[in-house]
Order: sequence, then C-alpha cells, then structure tokens
Amino acid sequence: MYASGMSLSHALLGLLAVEPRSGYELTKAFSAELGRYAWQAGHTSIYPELGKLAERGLVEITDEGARGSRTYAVTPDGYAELRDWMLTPRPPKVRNEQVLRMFLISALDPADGLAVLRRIAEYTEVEGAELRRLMQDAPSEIPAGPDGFGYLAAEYGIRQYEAVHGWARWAIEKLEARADAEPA
Amino acid sequence: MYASGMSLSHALLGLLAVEPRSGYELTKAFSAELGRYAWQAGHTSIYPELGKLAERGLVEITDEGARGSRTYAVTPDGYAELRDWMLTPRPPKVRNEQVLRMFLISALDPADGLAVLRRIAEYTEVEGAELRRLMQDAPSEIPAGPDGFGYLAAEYGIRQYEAVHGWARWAIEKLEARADAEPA
DNA sequence: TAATTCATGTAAATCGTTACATGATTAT
DNA sequence: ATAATCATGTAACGATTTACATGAATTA
Repeated sequence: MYASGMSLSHALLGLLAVEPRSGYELTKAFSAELGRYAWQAGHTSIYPELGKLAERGLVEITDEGARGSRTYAVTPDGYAELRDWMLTPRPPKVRNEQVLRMFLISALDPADGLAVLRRIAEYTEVEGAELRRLMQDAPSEIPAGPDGFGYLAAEYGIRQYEAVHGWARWAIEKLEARADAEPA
Repeated sequence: MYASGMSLSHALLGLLAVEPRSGYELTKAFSAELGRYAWQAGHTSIYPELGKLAERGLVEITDEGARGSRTYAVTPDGYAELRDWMLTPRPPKVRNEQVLRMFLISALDPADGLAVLRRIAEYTEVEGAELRRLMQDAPSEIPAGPDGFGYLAAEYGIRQYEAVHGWARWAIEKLEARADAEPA
C-alpha cells in the first residue's frame, strides 16, 4: 500500500501519537530537532498530508480553536499503521547533504578538504556543547509523555555530534600526515 | 542559481572529480557506501542529470566505450561549482527514515519501543563489526586517488554505528528503568 | 496602530521513484 | 544457447519546494 517516499505521513502519525497537535504545531516540531536530524518538512507539505491522512481515517480532528486552528489526533487505525511501520524493517533510505560533503572531501584538493574538515570539527563542537548544556538541566530519567521525545532526540544529537567531531579530527590528522609525506 | 534540492548534481560532480566514470559506474557508487550513509540515487535520475550537467558545461564526455558506454569527467567549471558548494555553508537538509524511527520511539508503548531499540542495537553492532573488519586490512594512511574516498567513508560508518549503538543501549537502559518504576 | 506571531491554504515547478523498455557483451 | 551482467534510456506518477496568498489575534 505504501510507496517508499512516504515517510512524512509516518512522521506526522508519530508526532500525533505522542500528543495531538495542529498543523501549525507540527510544523514547528519539524523545524526543531526532528527536522534537524531526522526529517524535514514545511507547512506546505504538512497541511495537504494531514488532509490525506484524515481522508484515510488515520487521523481525526478533535478540536477547533481560534484563528481556524484544528487539532488532529491519531485514530486506532493510525496507530496500527505507525506501529507496523516502526516494527517492520525496511531498506534504509538516506539523503543528507552534510554527510555528502564529508564523503566528497577527497574530491577536493587537500587544502580545500582541510578547510571543510576544520569547519565540520568546529561546528560539531559548538553544537554538541550547546546540546550537552541543555541536557544537564534535564531529569535523569526519560520523562513520561510528550517530553520523552525531546529527551531521546537530544541525547542522540549529542552522540551524533561527538562521533562526527571525532571523525573530523581523525580525518584532519590523516590528511595533514599525507600533506607532510607528499609535499606539493 | 542552484535551488536547494539539487544535491544529486553535486554528488555526481564530486564522484567525477575523484575519477571520470560512466553513468553505470556512478550508479554502482550510489549503491555502495555513498548511498548507504550520504545520498541515494538510482540510474533513472543519474542519466538525465548527467545530460543536464553536460548541457551546462560542468561535465563532458571524455570517452565512449563498448555497449554505448560514455565516460564523463568534470570540466574546470564543474570543479569550481563543486568547490563552491563544498566550501559555502548552507542550512543542512536531512531525510533519514532510520533516524526518524529512532525519534518516534517514544510514540510507541514501551514494549514496542524496546523492541525497536533492541533491533537497532543489534544491527548497528553487526554492521559496525563488519566495517571494522574491512578497515583492519586497509592501510594506515589515506590512499591517494580514488581509494581515499572509501577510506574516509568507512571510518565515518564505523564511528556512526558505534554512536548509534551506544545511544540505543543508553535508551534501552532508560526505558527499562522507567518500566520498572511504573509497572503497567 | 503597527508589527509580529498565529494559522491555514493553493499553484507551478522541480525532483525522485517505479515501472517499462531495449540491446550488447560476457560467462556458463 | 542461456543467463547474467553491462549499459542506457523514457514515461507516469508521486513527493517536495518555492512562490504566492489570506486573514485573525496578540504584543509593543
């Protein structure tokens, strides 16, 4: 039933399964951690997709508030669809510009490659430190309800930045060693 | 000039900057590490994109071989475009189903969430071990030329798997602690 | 009252995937 | 001979982005 480009629908089902929200609030979620590490989407794809999910009975409008806002929640069918997608392994599909740049570093001449690596090492350090600072004030257990989401995500981000930072430093060392060995 | 969904063109420029190749060989590169961690693409998008890059003078055909195969190489303009893309920071765009699943774990009930996490912990261990085994036979310096590419990529993959594995084990512990604290 | 934020939408263009299609060369 | 691999392409459909558009409620 599902073609494979359709993860937006599952992202929406997942967010709504955590907590009912409006299209506007969903849009904000995508511009936070979710969009940063996992899946990005703008309101122009979110609103039509909510309509399709509602047509298929996977979400429903549970509340209408000020300024025409509509709160959506997952239906039992929607939760079943989400659960199936989460538990069924599928061949992973990836599209990450940042990682693409890392892979293409060896296509540049060494000086340019080093410049790119140094920038990566720097921003991963800055961003990682910021996330770590945020997590210090957080509780030591996964919060129940909606906040558990951000908790898992933040820790993922920290470890992600640390890994990329370590890799960049490793690559810089390797590249510098090669530059020393074969001088231009 | 460039709209932002256009990283395929830069992936192609990068691969061709490392080494001239045919569309068929480029397609194979995308089904290896590149497609696994950074950017996936099939031959049906690669061939038309090569045509467009050639029209714009960023790549050129340098050889035609058996079975109608055409070898492409980057032109100086193409290298300039690649360099600019590599060195100019842009807001990152991410789309990764695997990571999306990780983020949505707290949307499932704890038993399902644990099942997903355990699968993640397992496959990251298996895949990481396999890559590490491959890297043991590799030289201790970045190989010059085309092989440098795979070297950087493999090390990236190893660190990536380790990071996700560590995160999954951390999350499993946290979830189990919560399950103990608030029994159903 | 002016600016900002909240809140939703449509249309055109671009991009990507799936399905379909063809034929040459090499290995068994 | 047959199967597998090499090598390229097109067309239809689906997904995504960019640009355009509107208006209500809140804050300064």
